[in-house]
Amino acid sequence: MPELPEVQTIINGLKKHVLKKKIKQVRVLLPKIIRGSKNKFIQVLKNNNFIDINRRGKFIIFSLKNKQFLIIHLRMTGQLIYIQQNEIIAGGHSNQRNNFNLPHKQTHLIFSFQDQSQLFYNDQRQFGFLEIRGQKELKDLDNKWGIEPLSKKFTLIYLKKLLKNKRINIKAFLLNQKHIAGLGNIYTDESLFKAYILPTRQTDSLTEKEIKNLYQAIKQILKLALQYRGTTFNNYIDVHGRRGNFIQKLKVYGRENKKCLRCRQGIIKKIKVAGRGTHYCPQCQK
DNA sequence: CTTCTTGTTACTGA
DNA sequence: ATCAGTAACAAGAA
Repeated sequence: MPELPEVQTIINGLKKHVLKKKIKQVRVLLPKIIRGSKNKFIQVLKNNNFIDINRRGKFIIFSLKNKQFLIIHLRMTGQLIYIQQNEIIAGGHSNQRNNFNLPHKQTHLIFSFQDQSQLFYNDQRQFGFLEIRGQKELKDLDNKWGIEPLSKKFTLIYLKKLLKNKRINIKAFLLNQKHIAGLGNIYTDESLFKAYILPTRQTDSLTEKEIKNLYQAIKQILKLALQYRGTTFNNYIDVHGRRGNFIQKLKVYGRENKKCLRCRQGIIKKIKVAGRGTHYCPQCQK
């Protein structure tokens, strides 16, 4: 499940390889993953090139010529894999399974560049999408989502303001992209654990101290996860098919029924909060 | 066979 | 107006 650190890791990889390369061909194998007109999609991208690549929440935004933008959301199982011309090896590398045997049955779109390199969009569950937007529609998207948690604008005061007058459980608050953009199920659980806060707590019950802890936890967890190139739990891999390493650092996510690594007393519980599997330590989260 | 999984939207009911 | 809960989307794992 790509969240902010995974999406950013993918973007960092893409920027090293696909910028300014002429797109010679766009093959759409599964039309429904294109939002809007498929013809327009291909027409805009063909012979165009990626001038820049940025992130907004969990969205990847490719800047194209003439103030057009390619928006990609990976949702849960989307992958972008970059393959150089001579990298596709018959038979594939056995330890990487399908990833270097592309395209495979989950490949829904292929960009081919002038230098023979290719970018594959794979998506097991087909929930992700690609879309062409102009500047105004890009602005609409930008306005729709909450603050970037790693930006300078995201201050403690800002978080306090967001929480004020809200009566909702803190997990649902953090998952809502309209408040803070980029957190998903893994990093909300990890952030709340780090801040010693139960996911079921109501936002208006949090003390000043707890909000400060949460603020710092979100920033620290996201930065560390970025350093570790994200978390691979099931499906996530970067543009080279490499797994993220933050799984070593997870303290609660996926650790149900195991002993808490922090207090060494509690047994990590898994419950449903805001419709999502939620992990916490009943001993040290209050 | 059933149940669960995740990101997001849409809907219902309180 | 707000919030909780759930279904939907699809495919695979357990």
